[in-house]
Amino acid sequence: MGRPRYLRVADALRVPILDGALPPGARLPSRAQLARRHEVSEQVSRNALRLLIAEGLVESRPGSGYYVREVPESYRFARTDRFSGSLLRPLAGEDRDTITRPACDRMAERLGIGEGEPLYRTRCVGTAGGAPVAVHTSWEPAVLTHNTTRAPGDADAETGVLERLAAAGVVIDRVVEEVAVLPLTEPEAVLLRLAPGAPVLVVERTHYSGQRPVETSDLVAVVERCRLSYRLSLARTPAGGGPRPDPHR
Amino acid sequence: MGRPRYLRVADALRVPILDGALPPGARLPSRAQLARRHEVSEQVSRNALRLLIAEGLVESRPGSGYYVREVPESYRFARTDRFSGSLLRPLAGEDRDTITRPACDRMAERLGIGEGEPLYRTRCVGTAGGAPVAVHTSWEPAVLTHNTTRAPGDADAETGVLERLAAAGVVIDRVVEEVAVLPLTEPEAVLLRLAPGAPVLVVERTHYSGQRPVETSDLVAVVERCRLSYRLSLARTPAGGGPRPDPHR
DNA sequence: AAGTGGTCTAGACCACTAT
DNA sequence: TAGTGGTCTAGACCACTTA
Repeated sequence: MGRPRYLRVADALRVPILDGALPPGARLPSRAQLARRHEVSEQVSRNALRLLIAEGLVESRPGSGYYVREVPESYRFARTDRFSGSLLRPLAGEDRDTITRPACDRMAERLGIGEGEPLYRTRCVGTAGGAPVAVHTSWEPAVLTHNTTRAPGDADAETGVLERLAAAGVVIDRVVEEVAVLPLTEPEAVLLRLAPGAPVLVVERTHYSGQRPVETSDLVAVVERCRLSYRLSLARTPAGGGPRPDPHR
Repeated sequence: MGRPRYLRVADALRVPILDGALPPGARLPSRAQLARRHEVSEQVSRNALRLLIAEGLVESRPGSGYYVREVPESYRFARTDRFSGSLLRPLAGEDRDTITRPACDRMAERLGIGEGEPLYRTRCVGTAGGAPVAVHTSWEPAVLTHNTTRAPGDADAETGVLERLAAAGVVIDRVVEEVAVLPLTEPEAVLLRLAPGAPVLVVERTHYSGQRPVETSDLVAVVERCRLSYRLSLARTPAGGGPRPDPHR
């Protein structure tokens, strides 16, 4: 009774899609067919299909029909704790580009330095299947590797931050990552070929050496095609020592 | 010309919302008023408003009107590695609810058990400022704590999985979290009071005891209101042992 | 040429809110 | 009681794909 008809029609399609009876690529009945079959108006079948589209299960091809959506291959960012060399797997198909800029107030705060201090900013675009899927932008105080052969631009693309800075005598022992979904802003929108305002997955990451932040970065990733995969160890230190857990309240 | 009318009506509302001329909480013209003002049918103003709702700019209050959405304070989920008692800070304002169900194929796979084996499913809704912000659903093989006082329903809400299962003799030493942004589906949509299809932040988490998965859960969180905060240690275990400094400070 | 999805019009009923 | 949003019906035209 109370349940709106378009939800019932949507249910009738969602079930076979989710259990595989309607596999990806399969064509759904047309609006008119659905309307006849469920004895509803065409608007009702429209609403049902629109809902399934919004849920990401169905796509429409104008002039052709509604189809079960192919699940897009997703790009997985692997993150782990202490046993990992670099939390961020190097992006494939990258064009790395390093420049020197004075710290803006936001970066000065994230890196705990003075505004205007020189930073290396490194940016690269990750692609998968020809399409850009993520933009990674990293900022690092120039003072750390200035006049060494370990500046961001010197290292080859496969070298992680941890190795590079370790070689420069900076030991990274801690990382903080903030994950959020934010509206896409203009500069990244161009690189990702998306409309500004589209939701994107953002990871703000900061590497620390003791109390001191030594590198910070933003990963801006296309929502539909990216996943983060955290693999974390929870084993207590074998020796009976070990301080009590800090639950970060 | 070609631009559909409902997009033009939506534009006419989006501009004043984004530049603050229509502040959060402001009431928009009703469907009928919009239709008259723009000389379109009421369905067109309906479509325009539905688009703005999907964009997260507007909310509807049935019987009352359409309003510019209040931008909510965000809720932070703290995650850490081995020093944390529970990765997921207990949700505030929770209504915990535990039932016993046979494992569906998806859960059987995640938990590495046979389809149909009994599971405890625990669900709670996290709220902030009165509004639901996340749904956490956890699945755990009943065999682990069956006939003990450590089943999910027995523990008080503040006890984390790690402590509870440890008390039942199951030592969790590893966790894998998959973070993605997915379209919201119907069952969670009701709990979160959101439209199905809205993007939500999803964390699929699995706790392991050695190679064996012992608990898995889905956290479905409202995108605009939730952040994940990972604090991870990268320090190698020092050979000498001794009490380790807390790396999360 | 027929079918399809995208859009649009012009009505309607219901449950709910505001007054 | 009047207004509102949510849903629904029964039509229609257009651009596009398919055969």
